[in-house]
Amino acid sequence: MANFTQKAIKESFIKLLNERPLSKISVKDIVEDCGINRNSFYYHFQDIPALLETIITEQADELISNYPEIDSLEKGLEVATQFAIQNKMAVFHIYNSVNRDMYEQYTMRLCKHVVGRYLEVAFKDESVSKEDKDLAIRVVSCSLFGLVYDWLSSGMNEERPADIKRVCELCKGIPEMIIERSKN
Amino acid sequence: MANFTQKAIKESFIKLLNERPLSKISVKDIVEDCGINRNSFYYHFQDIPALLETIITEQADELISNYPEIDSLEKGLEVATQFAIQNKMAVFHIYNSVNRDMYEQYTMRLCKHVVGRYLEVAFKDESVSKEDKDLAIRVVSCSLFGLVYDWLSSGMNEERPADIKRVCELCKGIPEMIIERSKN
DNA sequence: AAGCCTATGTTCAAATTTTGAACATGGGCT
DNA sequence: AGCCCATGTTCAAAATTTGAACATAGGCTT
Repeated sequence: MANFTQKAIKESFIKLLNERPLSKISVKDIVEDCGINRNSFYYHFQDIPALLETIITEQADELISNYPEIDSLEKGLEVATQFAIQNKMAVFHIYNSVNRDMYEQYTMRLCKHVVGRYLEVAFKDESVSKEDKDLAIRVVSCSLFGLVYDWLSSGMNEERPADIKRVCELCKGIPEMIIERSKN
Repeated sequence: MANFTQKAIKESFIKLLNERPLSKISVKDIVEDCGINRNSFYYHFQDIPALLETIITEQADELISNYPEIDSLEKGLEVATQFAIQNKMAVFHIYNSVNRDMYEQYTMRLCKHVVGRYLEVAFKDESVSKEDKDLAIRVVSCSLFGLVYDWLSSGMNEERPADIKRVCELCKGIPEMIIERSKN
């Protein structure tokens, strides 16, 4: 099926979110913006938080499935930050709302995925225990998450934070470090 | 109601029309492009010619209702040619199809409207017979139409034809001419 | 603090739209 | 002549949208 209505709801919501805070957006606003009945909204989504979660989850899925090349950590971040910058005000309003938790979970999930994919390759030919792999994923993804968190809370400078490159370098060092350690 | 499906059908159709000739576009192509059931197409439109006519008619209506300022003949043409240029290949494919007639009728209708609105103002304070007004509309709109026709059949040069300005000047002279004539 | 206003969610049945399947037709191609 | 494929049509089932009504709760005003 095509589900144009769901799509329209999401688009209206993001549009409004680029205009004003989450707390200032009602179901009525959304349905009026896309010209549908209020019940049609409730048919597709339980409420606004559910809509938001759907959008964020789908966005994460899309980023993950489109995640282009396994060997480029920067590329993954690039794609993710691109969306955030394009919808800067929306992200800002989500981030500065009661739903910050959810957004953080999404960010963390994304980080873990990107990092996991990357480390999978880095560890490919090495015999590293599952524990060490998980540790590496946690360490690297948390440092990435921290970076993004900082970027968001400090106002989302348009420039892709210069740190990112440095942190990526750091990330690349971690697998080697762990491999080395597991040999001893 | 919102009618997202109709909108999607039209968008897909125009998209395809920008890619290839009308004769190479099937109902199947359209429904596959927007991911709906074939019957949903037939629910909304009788067939492809009907769809085309709807699009052209609506486009004309929209141009007419958005027609910004009555006193600017150039502005009206500007808006009209803008759409044509934006959808250059689509217009080209429509124009070079069995449906050329329809498109010409649309063009003529648009010309008459724009000219009519313009002359309405030009004749506002003058006592000119209805016959003379109609004559003026016909003369001016036909010359505009001829201009557009020529523009289309000669390949739709991106530049707004330089003639347009000259023809507009000519058009502006006509009301005066007629007013003058009706005084004698 | 009471009353008012508005958004929220829910429920329901009716209306509309979408879908899948089947069928007959006709044009184009080999 | 026979085949393939797109076209239109029909039909009933499924999904979606709509309008109306209702109870609730929070915010605001007086």
